[in-house]
Amino acid sequence: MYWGVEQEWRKGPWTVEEDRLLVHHVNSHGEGRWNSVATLAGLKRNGKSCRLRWVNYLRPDLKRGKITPREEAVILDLHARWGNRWSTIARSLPGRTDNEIKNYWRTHFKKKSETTLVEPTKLKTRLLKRQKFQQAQRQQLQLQQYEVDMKKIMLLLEESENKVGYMTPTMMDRQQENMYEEQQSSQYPMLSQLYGSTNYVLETPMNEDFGLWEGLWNLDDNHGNLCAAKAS
DNA sequence: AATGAAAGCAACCGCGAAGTA
DNA sequence: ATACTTCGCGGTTGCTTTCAT
Repeated sequence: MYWGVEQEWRKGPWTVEEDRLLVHHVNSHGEGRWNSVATLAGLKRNGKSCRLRWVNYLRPDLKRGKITPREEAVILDLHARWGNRWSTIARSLPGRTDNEIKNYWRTHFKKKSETTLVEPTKLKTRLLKRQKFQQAQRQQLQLQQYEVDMKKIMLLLEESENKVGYMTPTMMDRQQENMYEEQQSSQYPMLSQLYGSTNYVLETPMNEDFGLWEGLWNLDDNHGNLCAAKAS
């Protein structure tokens, strides 16, 4: 081994072949020990790079596609509570990464807080843009509401058709989706305020997660108070 | 159609916490 | 107790794509 010479790691965008090697390695050996991944998987990347690529892009449970209005509302809500604690926020959005949320917030909301420093003409353009964006959001929400309603109707139809003691996989999927929607709405009370006008029908069962959330929020409030006390 | 600006996103960097020998 | 390694986080950079003029 050449102790005096540092290993030259590859940098920049990942190739398809590199992705394939990493996925194959993680699937057969599991996550962790990222520094050894480079040599074991035949990659010329450092551990950090491998971990990042896996966590932010290759993990099978990642949710692809755009951030939904509901997710956006969650981000806003949690960011208001926790600030830039992206990984904490990400834990509340299954399938989304801290990096994704961080990028989203920076591009969509960071600028908004700076608009007070922007000259009027630019501000006008931005306001117009934002109006367009909000209109698109409303349309998307209506579409989503329609889809939710359709799911419920289909579920009821299937239930009445199959008055037997078991559920088909499709029915289970739909029920899980509905449960997820309901869970989300009970976890984030602010969402009901934000989406109240869209006629969301949200049954909100008091599940045990709610208590956990409340505890977490209180914990954070305490943290905030402590910080404020320190600062003063 | 060309071009510059803005937005979006993947990846890198530095730092600190946790784990380990 | 301490030095070293590993991991995870938040901030930042730089490239690509999209949009506006």
